[in-house]
This record gives sequence, structure tokens and C-alpha cells, in this order.
Amino acid sequence: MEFDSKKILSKNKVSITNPRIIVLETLLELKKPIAIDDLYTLVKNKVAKSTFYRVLNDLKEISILQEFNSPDNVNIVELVLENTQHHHHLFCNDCGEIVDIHLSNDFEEFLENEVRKLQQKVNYLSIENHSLELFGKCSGCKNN
Amino acid sequence: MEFDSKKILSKNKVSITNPRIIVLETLLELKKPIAIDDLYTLVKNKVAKSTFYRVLNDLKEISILQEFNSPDNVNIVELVLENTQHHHHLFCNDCGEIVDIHLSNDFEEFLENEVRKLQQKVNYLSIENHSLELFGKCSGCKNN
DNA sequence: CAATAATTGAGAATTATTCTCATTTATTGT
DNA sequence: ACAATAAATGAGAATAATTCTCAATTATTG
Repeated sequence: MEFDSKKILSKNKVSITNPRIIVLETLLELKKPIAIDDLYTLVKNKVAKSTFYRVLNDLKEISILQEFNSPDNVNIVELVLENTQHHHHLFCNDCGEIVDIHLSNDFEEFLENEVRKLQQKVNYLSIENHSLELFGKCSGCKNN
Repeated sequence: MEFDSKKILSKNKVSITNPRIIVLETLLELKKPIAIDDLYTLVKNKVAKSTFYRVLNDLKEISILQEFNSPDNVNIVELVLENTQHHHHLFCNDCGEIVDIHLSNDFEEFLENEVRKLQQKVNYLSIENHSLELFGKCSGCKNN
């Protein structure tokens, strides 16, 4: 199982410490993006603030944590494990909800193709990665 | 001409003041995204820091300034005027260069279509907007 | 299990941004 | 063009997020 925090840490050759286990386990349970602020609230009585930020940086360094910003400029983190599928994000402009979305293979292929053409045009050595965000209004926010 | 800072301001019904003119004119000359920090450096001897941020917020409020983050989490702003085409951004992971990119109509249509399907699936009231970022290595960063 | 290396906690330092308030500048109606 | 009113500015204080420092603690290794 990849879902055991200790195994994830040892596999990535970082030492197994309590703060790392606590933060990682919290993220594993969540299974979805969360604001850094909110994540800290969840662990604040168990992990010092400075350590909390250090752990986030550790997880980013071993590439299992991704950071991005919501439209209103809030910092969000999300676990990306080996078994995590390629996906994008949909934000509700009203309540801030973030949904992981999966677009069709056809679309991703079309995009890849488009990107190859672009790479020629702008003369880039490589374009390895992309991210797409969608912005809308969720069904819960009808009345705004 | 839309490129006259005073006309842009008056058209958007905000009063015409020196700090606004200076920041807007700097952005108009640049014609490309810039880090907020770097923009401040360009105007710091003419505009107070607090006013600088206020002006950025003013421009965002009248929807002619867009803010986003680079992969290394630096805040970037970019003018978006009436005559600005829909576009996306390509970042060089090494030097941080940001390039405005325009994808084909075919691609944008395919995406729109994909988004409509998604909207059904996740039961969103609307999905009005999207942004796509590409990450690569520019030709100037060969030696890294 | 001891020696060494890495990590932690607490709080200070730093950075980006917002806020406060007295002064200055723009707008409006005449 | 001008006085009255409203809005914006500058300077620096306040706030918030993140990083840094360093002595004490905890993990790893052999």
C-alpha cells in the first residue's frame, strides 16, 4: 500500500519523524486540495508552525506535494502520489470549493499535439508539463 | 486609441491621478507580464508603496489587470485591455521567463466542448472561464 | 547502544500586503 | 475658473505568511 505515511517517507529516503507523519497522514485522509492555512489549523496542536512549513517543503522536495493558488490568491496544497491520476482543477468562484477534474484522453492528446506545435513556434527546448484551471459556479451557490 | 492611460482610466470611471497614470503607463510600455516586485522597482521613486498596491487593486477592480502566480510562487500581473486577445502562459522553469501564447481556435473549441460535458457531469451552474499554463525550458537555458 | 547527523520547537526576523490618518489632489456644480 | 466636497495619497504602523536561528531532542547507522 502506498497509503502508509511511513512507507511513503522511507521510499523517498527522508527520515521518519512525527511531524512528517502527522502532516502526511492528514493529507492522506483528506484526499483533496486544502488551503495551507486550513491544513495548519488541523495540525497546529501537534506540530510547531516552523516545523509545519518545513515539512511542507520536505514533501514538495520529494515531489509528493503540489502547491498552487486559488483565484483569490489563497495557497493550496495537494498530495500527488504515484497512483494519483493526471488531473486539473475546477474552482467555484463563490464558495471557493476546489474539485479535481479529469478530462478525456482525446482532449489531453489534442493538447499534447497543440503543445508540440507551439514548442516549435516559440523555439523551446522542451515543454514538459501543463496545468489547466476552470472557474465557475457550483450548484450549491445558486443564490448569489 | 485605447493605449492612452488617461482615456483608459476615464472610460472606466476612476479618477485620473498621477500614481494611476504612472503605474498604468509602465504596464502599457511593458506589454507583457511582470512580477509585482519588479514593477514596484520601476515606479518606486514616483509612487509610495501603499499607493502602489492600492493602484494595483484599483486596476484589478476595473478588470484591466490580471494577477497570477509563477511556478515558483511569485506574484505576476499583466494588463488585459479590450483589445487583448485570449491567451495563456508558458513559463521557463529555469529562468522564469513568461511568454504569452495563443492556441488555435480548434483547440479552444475542443476545450469549450469538453468543458460543457464536464459542467453536466459535476453539475455546475456555469463554468465561464479557464486558464492554461505550460512549463518548459526556453532556448536560452540550454546549459542547465 | 553509543556516536553522529538530522530534525524540532520557540520565537525572532523577514517580506508582502493592508491599514490608518493627516495632508493633498481631483471632481462637480455654479 | 473656483469653491466645496469627495476621493486619493504618502508615510509609516500593523498584519500575515513564511523563513531563519539556535539550543535541545530525536532518528539513523554501524
